[in-house]
Amino acid sequence: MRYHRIPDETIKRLPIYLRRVIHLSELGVKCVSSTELASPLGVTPWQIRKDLSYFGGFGTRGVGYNVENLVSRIRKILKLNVVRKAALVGVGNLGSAILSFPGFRQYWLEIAAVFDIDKRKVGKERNGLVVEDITLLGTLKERRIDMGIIAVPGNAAQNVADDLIKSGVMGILNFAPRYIEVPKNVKVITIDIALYLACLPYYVPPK
Amino acid sequence: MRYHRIPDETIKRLPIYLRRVIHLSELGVKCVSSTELASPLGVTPWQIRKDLSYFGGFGTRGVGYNVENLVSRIRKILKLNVVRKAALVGVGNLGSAILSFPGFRQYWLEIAAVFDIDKRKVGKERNGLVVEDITLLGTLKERRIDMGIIAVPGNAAQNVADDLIKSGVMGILNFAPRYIEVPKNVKVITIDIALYLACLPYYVPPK
DNA sequence: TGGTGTGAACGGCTTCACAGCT
DNA sequence: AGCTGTGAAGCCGTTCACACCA
Repeated sequence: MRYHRIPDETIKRLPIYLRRVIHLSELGVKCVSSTELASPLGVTPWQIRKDLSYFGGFGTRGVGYNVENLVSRIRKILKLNVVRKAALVGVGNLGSAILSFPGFRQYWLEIAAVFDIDKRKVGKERNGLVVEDITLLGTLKERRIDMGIIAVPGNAAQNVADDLIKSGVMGILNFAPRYIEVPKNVKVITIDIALYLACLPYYVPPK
Repeated sequence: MRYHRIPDETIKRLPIYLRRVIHLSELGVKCVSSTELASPLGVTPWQIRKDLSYFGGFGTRGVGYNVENLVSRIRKILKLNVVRKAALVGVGNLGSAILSFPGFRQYWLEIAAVFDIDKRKVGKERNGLVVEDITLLGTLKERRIDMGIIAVPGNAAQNVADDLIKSGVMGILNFAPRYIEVPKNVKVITIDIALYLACLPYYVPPK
């Protein structure tokens, strides 16, 4: 199993497991079985075992998984074992919300710079960071920031993405409601919020 | 093909197509081929044709799809052909951002009520809506609001979901970083933002 | 006995090739 | 000739059953 291609779906689930084992670790739990791990997450035990087995199983048969070990192994797999820095572009309503988001810290993710095109916002402080002019995106490389978060209007998204990539960014989290074209060595994950809400009525027939 | 089970993935893509054809319709475009429709969306033409064929093809061979027809057919499939109302629970940073989100309107989605537990926010106006006390969730049924958006801290999410369901809500968009347990006739879509950013480093090896 | 690790079966979605209509 | 509609093939991911080990 060790030399298999790893499903993207597995990668998506790893942060869920990681969050849970970090929590268990903080509670002082030493050992956990796949069943105990799975049930509060809405995942099946065999799914977890399969996911972990792609990276070479690291549980103990008859016992379960060592919690501390799981934390560090999953961190390493996801490359979250060092602080990872991202730049946020766009400090509108959504950008501000993301900036004040507490959920990144546990993953050692840090928003290390904020940019906006609006001169009235530039220079102002937000969550301990000074908003920079968007023309300064080129400084990201020397600051070793290699991920970008796009929270600008749809029509600006592709330009921002291009600029981010020019500055050495290799991974983009895109909240703009657009498909973004990038070289294939760059990874884009798009979260198009309206799309999710628009699916819901299909499953909820109106009365 | 008409009596097939429809893939969830197809449903997820329909709002993307819908947004595009609404836009084309506004531009006055009358007819579009699957190739023209696909390319700006990062989707393949045969994917679009397959998706649409699940509902009984409604294009014209040798020509393409009538734009107006596509708009109304997709609206009908997604049950977005009447205004659909949702209640937002939690007016923190993220809740406020969602409330001021312009992207829902084109789908005829309306946030028709806002709730919070914080007495200091209750009674204040936000985006044309007065924030209501969360104990008033029970009034949703008589107001014919059948979808809920959860933007509260993780530890409150399950309770809010339970209350929403008690009030007749059948579909939930959940932004809280939790798995939410619901009866199986209720649909939950969870958008756990931190999870997406946490995946990114895997694809972006640190230098 | 109890819980992990994994090949194999299964199912669902995507891709393809081409038939069918205009 | 051109573009849609669709069975079939192929691929990917999940589920299962059971071998394996503490």
